[in-house]
Amino acid sequence: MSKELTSRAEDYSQWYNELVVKAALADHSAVRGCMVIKPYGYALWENMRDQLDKMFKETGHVNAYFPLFVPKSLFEAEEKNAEGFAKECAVVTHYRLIADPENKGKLIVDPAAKLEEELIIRPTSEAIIWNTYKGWIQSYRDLPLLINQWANVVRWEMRTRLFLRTAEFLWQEGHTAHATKEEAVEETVKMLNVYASFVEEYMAVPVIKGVKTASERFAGAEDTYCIEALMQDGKALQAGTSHFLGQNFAKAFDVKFSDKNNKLEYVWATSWGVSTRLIGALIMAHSDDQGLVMPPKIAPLQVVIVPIYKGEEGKAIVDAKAKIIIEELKALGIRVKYDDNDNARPGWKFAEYELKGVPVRIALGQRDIDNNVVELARRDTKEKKSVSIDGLAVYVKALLEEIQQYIFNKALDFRTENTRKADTWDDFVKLLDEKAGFISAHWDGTPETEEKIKEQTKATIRCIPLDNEMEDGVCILSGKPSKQRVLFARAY
RNA sequence: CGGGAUGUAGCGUAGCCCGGUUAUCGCGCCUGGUUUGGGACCAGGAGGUCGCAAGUUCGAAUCUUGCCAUCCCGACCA
Repeated sequence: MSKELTSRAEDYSQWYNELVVKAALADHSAVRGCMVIKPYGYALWENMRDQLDKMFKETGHVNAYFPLFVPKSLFEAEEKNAEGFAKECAVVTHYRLIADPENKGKLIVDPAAKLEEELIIRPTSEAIIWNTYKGWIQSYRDLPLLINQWANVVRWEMRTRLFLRTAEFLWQEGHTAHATKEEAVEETVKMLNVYASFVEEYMAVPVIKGVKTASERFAGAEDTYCIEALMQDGKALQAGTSHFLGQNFAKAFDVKFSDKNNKLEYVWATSWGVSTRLIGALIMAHSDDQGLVMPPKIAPLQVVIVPIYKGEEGKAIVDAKAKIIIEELKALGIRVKYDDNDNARPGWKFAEYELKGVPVRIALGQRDIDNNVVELARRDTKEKKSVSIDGLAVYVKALLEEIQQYIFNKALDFRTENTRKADTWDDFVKLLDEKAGFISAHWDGTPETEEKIKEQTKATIRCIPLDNEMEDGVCILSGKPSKQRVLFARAY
């Protein structure tokens, strides 16, 4: 089997597609745009999910589960939200199949089983959740309501790519209700910060926190906050969003509460989500021409041990030594695999675990045992060295932290090198074509100019960074005055 | 959804234009043996609805039509 990857320089897109499949993260399925997440990919998602779930709970949220189907009448209640998602909805119209009278062994949709009201397969769950919240909220004492759900959603995308944009994907969606606007805005920002720390600390992907412009905003939101990451090909990827929904959904679903003065008020809402798309971000931010590079904190496997031996007796000696090392590693909470599969030789295994991005590889043979060492290889730097078996687990524990930091720093350096300022239209166009990356530039604040820039360059405003410094300038396209720079990029 | 390309064993492929016996080769897989410090070697073996369906024909991987899926470009995508 050919495991040779197309290089990033040769064809970045093909490199990504091959890598996802060859590293056994996911596969295409029989259904257009839908993927099968394979055990290795799912283990990664589980690690991400577990950590996020912990962080949600630490910030006071609880999990619940709402239905996959949304009755059309509920779906259309919040007009902007419905309009925004309408053209990518899968719709259930019937509930039964019958034998095809003209074609033995085949089934047809039973025309008699047509639903009175169509069911929309959720592209997002605001509608069904706010319809439910109506029954849960009467008093200010019921607030805040802080709920998250882990679910799948379906968006009928025309052009799909594994993890980055699939027709069905896994995600979490938080939906909260608050008594005041201030509290809801605070929640929106709080969850954006949770996302940013998760992505930076666990996935080792640096992100820019910002606010979307009106035209890039979530359908039905008053404000959309986002984290934006830069991929190795210089394109930006929206890695997570947190929305301040105002009272839009409360009004659409008539969710009111009595405040302390017995006055009826509409509640204030937020919603926030990250998806399996984060896996795409992880791959494209760190991996190289040899394969994946997994950040240790969420890597399904942190250490792999490859035994090297001659004959059965030789193997028994190596096995015994490996067993001790494995126990020590496990005692420190390190996820380790001992690959003593006799069908594959060491060289093959080395290449295989590089493809899969396992952060640390330990080779152990008689030669090492004689010297009381192992050969230890880092996936991120490909550096190999001999390390004493005494205190190995402690060494590896520290090394995993070092690797985590190294990967993050590397991605951060890349982003810094590929974030540039443009002060004129010519500079802007030149930078986009030559180097891609983020471009910080002045914009006059109008959707018209934003649209023109997009049409002419395919670059969009990724966000208005939250930590922006105020600075007087003129819009690169219209020449009108501007108070601050915004971040442009071509995006996934 | 529009334009282009592709689909032959688990993977990569030859054959297709110009229809004709048992569909080519490599990797992988199985059995036995020798091996094991960067993708091992020898011998033997198994594995195919040629994407799916209809049509043309004495005969279809090959020609025609429809459908499905994937990739690229575009439109679309909070």
